Amino acid sequence: MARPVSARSPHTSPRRLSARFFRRPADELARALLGKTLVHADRRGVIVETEAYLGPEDLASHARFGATERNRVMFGPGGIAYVYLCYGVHEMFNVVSGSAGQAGAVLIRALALPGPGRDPSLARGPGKLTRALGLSRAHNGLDLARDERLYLAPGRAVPAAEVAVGPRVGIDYAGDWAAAPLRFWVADHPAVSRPPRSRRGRRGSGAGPAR
DNA sequence: GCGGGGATTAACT
DNA sequence: GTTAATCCCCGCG
Repeated sequence: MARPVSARSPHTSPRRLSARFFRRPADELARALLGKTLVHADRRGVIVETEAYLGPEDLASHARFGATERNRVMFGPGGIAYVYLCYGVHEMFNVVSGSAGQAGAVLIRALALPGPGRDPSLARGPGKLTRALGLSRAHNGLDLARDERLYLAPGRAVPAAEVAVGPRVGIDYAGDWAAAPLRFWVADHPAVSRPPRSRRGRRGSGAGPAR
C-alpha cells in the first residue's frame, strides 16, 4: 500500500535521485554528487569527495581500453553502479555518467558518515567507504535510480565556494591527463581523503589537501 | 597462457 | 619513504 503523502507537494522532496540526474558528463556529475547521500540498505553517508573518469580519450579511465567485460557498464546509460576490484584488495564504487554510448563514471572517494562522534576516517578513501557501506562487485550493474537497497538521495546543496577542484589521485601513468582538474571535494571537510602522514602539509590557499 | 601492473591501504624502517 | 597484500584485467604471442 501507498505510504501517506505529505501535506506539502510530494515533488519538493524526492526520496532519491532519478535517472535523468545522471545523464550529464562525468565532470559535471562529479561536481553535482557532492552533498548527495549514498544509501545502501540501512547504511548511508554524504558524498564529500569524487573523481570524474571520462571516455576512451581519458588515459586514466578504464574506458581507455574500449568496452570490455569489466568496464562495459561505463558505456551504458548513467545511473548504473560500476564496482571493480583494485589491487586485488579494495572494491571501488563508481556512478556511471551520461547517456548510453557516452562512456564515463564518477569514483566516490569519501563519505561523511552520520552520527555524532563518528570516526571520519572510516569512510575516508574509496576502498574504505565501500567497506563501511558493505558494497562490493556484487553490486556492479545495479540501477541506482530503481534499486530498492542501493540508491542516491538528495542532501544539502554544497555552495560553489565550498567546492575545491584538483588533479585526480593515483593516476600518474596517465600522461597529460594526470594533471586534469577532475577531482572534486568539499573544502576542509574532515572526511576528505589525504595521505596518511601529510596532514601537517600546508594547504596552499585552501586549494585542498596536498598529495 | 603469461606477465606486468593497478582509480589503495596499512604497517613498516 | 618504502613495501606487502592479493586478484584479475588486459595486451601480447
